[in-house]
Amino acid sequence: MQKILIVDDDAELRETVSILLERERFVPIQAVDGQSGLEKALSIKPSLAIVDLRLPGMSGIELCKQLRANRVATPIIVLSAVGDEVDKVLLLEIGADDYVVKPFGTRELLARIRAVLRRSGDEWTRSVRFGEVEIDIERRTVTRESKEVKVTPAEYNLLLFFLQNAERVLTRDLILNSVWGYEYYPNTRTVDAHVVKLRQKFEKDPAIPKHFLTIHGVGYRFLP
Amino acid sequence: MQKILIVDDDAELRETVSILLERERFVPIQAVDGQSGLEKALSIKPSLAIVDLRLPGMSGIELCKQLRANRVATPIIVLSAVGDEVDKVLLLEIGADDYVVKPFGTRELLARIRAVLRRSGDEWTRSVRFGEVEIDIERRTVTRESKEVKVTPAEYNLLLFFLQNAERVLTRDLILNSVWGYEYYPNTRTVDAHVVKLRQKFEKDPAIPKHFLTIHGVGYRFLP
DNA sequence: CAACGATGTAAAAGTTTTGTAAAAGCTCAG
DNA sequence: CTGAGCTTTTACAAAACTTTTACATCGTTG
Repeated sequence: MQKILIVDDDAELRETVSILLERERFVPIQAVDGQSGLEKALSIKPSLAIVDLRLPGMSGIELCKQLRANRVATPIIVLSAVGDEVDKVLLLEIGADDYVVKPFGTRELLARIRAVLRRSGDEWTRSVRFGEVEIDIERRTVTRESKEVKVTPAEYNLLLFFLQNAERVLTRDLILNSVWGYEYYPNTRTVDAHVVKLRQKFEKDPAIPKHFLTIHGVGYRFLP
Repeated sequence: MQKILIVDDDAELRETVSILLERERFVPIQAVDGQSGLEKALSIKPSLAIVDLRLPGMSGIELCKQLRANRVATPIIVLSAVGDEVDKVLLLEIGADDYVVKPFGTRELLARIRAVLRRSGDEWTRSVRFGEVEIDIERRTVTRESKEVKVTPAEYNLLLFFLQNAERVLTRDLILNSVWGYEYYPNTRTVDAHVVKLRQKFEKDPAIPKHFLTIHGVGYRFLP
């Protein structure tokens, strides 16, 4: 779930962008001014912040500086009005990752968002967690209650696929296609066998799974 | 069943487009002006809206804004006359997904429709609701008063079939053919057994059903 | 209003799917 | 070539689901 913070005093713009983001399966979070934007950024830890340069109270520039001062690495896209003298060097200095001039097309904004998220790698791609389990993606290690758990390649891939598709019901075929690849067709029971392994390693009581749920007649569903 | 709303004051154009859509297995719904367009969009929840920019009363732009203000994410294709100064940025800003200049070829319109539907993933096919019950099709989950309800495959399929054929009187044979398939013939009482289950799970008082009605001597009828 | 077919419904019977351990098959370093 | 460590398949028990059954009720009709 990628949360995106929008800091702008223009309610209509916030709403437009929110709807756009929702449609693209992001979770929009709105803030009216710099102060509340900063607070929300610190508490909610969004994957990305979209910040208007002109804000009542704390300016966008000030907000960026504050974020960086608080060691928040959330990537930032700055919005600026047409007339504004945008000093690119300044923007990059304060830690903005990109900027978009208003009025902008939704496609353009989306493209920038995607580009920035991809570049920054997003915390998601560095580590993920659910319950007592933490997956360090860079180091390719999994820990449970701070103790490292050995996972085989197949288990690791399947686990990551579940994480990336949390909440959704996944059929065995979909899982096989996505995790094992399109050409290779093991028996669908292979998936079951690996789910059993994941449960044994990551469920408190593997007999009563809380994370790796069976949807009878359909497939599996992962809940964080 | 993909419903497409056409909002235009030109009756001939509405009719032409409707025939085109019907031929392609869409279900066209017509509206003469912005006001009725808005109402129909809100009540019928089409998969796509085709909106003329120039409309008597509420303009197309106003209609789009109203839709977005009502958090309706239905994708919109805007129609504009040749002479119109079309501000692309404005269109995309108000949430239009594409625009077509009149006069247009049917192939072009169809291609745009398909493209937009594909992009948007069709919001309305992602989740459906009736009363306190919400079905999330992507997640294949059913919730009632925000609590998840477990449904078996047969129940889920039957429920979806009822939703897709709301209001209609459905014979047991039709239901069996549609939900169970043409080759397989269980006893028609099977349908009754499953309707009982649906009532138990989704009716306030299963003894006095409000949604899953019996039409004595004929079959069943679902009301949202 | 009696009689008969249609429906509601719980529970039995039957079927399919899943859990799971263990066997069989692979792969690759040594 | 060999064995350790994975992956995949297999087999059977257990769980979940579907269908049928049986009987109580309901609705319709003469």
